[in-house]
Amino acid sequence: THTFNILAHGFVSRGEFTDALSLFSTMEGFGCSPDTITHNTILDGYCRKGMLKEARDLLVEMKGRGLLPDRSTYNTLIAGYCRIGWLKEATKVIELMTRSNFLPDLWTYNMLMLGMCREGRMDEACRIKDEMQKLAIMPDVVSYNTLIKGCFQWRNEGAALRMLEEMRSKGLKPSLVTYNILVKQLCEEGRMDEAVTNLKKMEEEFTHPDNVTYNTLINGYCRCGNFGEAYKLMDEMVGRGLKMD
RNA sequence: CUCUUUUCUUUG
Repeated sequence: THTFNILAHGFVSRGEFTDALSLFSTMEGFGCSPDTITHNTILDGYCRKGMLKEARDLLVEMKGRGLLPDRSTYNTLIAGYCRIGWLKEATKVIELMTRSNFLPDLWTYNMLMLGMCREGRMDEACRIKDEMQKLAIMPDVVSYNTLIKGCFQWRNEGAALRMLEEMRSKGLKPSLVTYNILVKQLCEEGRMDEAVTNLKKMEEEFTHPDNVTYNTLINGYCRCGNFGEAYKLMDEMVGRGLKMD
């Protein structure tokens, strides 16, 4: 079953969803019965294809087979609804989860905040952050990255920087992703010099730029027609052992 | 850091 779960995940993450589905019957043929993880994986596959109805059916089906949904089952569904912007439905699943004796966790809240940010409901997203703290679920780097990106996206640079400060004050170190968000924002504003300065700052904090960092910067230079600098960065990235993609 | 499932960053 472990083996097939790995296969199922492989299919789902590559978008080969029908292959994942057929695994269900194939497994039985080998005497391996699909477990909760198998179902969670397929469930995620449906969600990623936007087939939420089918996902719900699968949830019913797994219960019918005597398999108990776990946190991940519910979180997967919630992620699915957040992805397509159905926050109302996502909230309903949270209620369902709670009734099944699973309290929403860090992941649940992070996904909800992401959903809110995408819809431009930044005030509510921030309120969720405060709420979870009251419940002793501490926001992590992902939480803050989500909020910071949201603030930038909706043109609230001040709030974004305050979030960054708050994160630091809580002893959370900005991650590579955090820096990539900052770099992207500076590029969008055409502040290329500061973006490059950020590269140095990263190094000082022992966070090494990756492909995303460089691609972001290169895109920034290209957008303002500075192809010379763009080429320089390409050289720099291969010099660092990064492979251009 | 023996990574089977759910959340954050680029090109989109």
